[in-house]
Amino acid sequence: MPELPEVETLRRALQLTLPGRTIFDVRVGLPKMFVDAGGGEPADLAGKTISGLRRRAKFLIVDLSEDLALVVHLRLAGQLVHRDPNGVTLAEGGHPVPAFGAPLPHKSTHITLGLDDESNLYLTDIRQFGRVWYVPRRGVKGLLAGAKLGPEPLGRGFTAAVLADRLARRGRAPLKPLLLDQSFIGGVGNIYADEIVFAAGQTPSSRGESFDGAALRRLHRAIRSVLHRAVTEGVAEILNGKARPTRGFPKVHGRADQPCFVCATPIIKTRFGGRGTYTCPTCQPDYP
DNA sequence: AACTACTCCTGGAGGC
DNA sequence: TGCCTCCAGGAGTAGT
Repeated sequence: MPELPEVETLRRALQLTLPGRTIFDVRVGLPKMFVDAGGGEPADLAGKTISGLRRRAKFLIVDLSEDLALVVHLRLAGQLVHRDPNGVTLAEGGHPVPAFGAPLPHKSTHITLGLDDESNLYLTDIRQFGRVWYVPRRGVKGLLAGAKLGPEPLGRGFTAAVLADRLARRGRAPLKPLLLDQSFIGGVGNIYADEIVFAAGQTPSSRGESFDGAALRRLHRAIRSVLHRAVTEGVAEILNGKARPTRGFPKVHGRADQPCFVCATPIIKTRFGGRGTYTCPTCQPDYP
């Protein structure tokens, strides 16, 4: 579930509450979710202090003392919630199920970090796809390299020229699967791919080789603005494939049969590249 | 190199 | 209410 904007929003929230806290104990209910990638066993986390949080694409990196780190990927349904000793939420983010207000630990809470101020950081994941790797700091780069991540779309280096260059090499690939390919750009998932394709005035099946300069600049602007707005103005609220648009966002994803915000034509849902795909047949003609 | 299908899982929604 | 099928925001792997 969580894509770049959700993970970045979560990172910013946790950055305000976790740094300086020391891990007191660790409870792992589902062993496969905790991977010893050279850092050690879960019990070895005791006594390590959290120094800060970073993000790369959809990966959240929790830096620890003694040159160690936890690398977290929430995949489809992972959720992190930090609560004080009284159960009051300090920071939260990720998949909205279980509801953020639900009592924790939940039956799907698989990892709990108990911290020195008696607050707890809960990793809950109803589908068990999420992973936490415990790794030496110097190993983070290698771990992420394995994912072959493309550029950060909100990074300074992601210019229209960079996009043009990458598109030139993958120009025959349809646009939506390309946006979802983490080696093309890091961090875009199914929701924001639909939003970007719509904002770019393209269709999921558009091929980059057909783009002129204006189309390319519009796609570049769409990638940056859709993700930037989600980070600064609030992430998408989507539950079970249904959107609850706030401030007109999302514009297409999860809005099947509802009127397009631009032209009032009902949004259609199709399947493209194996993924549920939402488009406006008027704003995005020639599709399907 | 670049497609597709399948896989890892649980749970919510909708049809009957 | 119960049972069934389908679908869900990710990504690695295997086969073509």
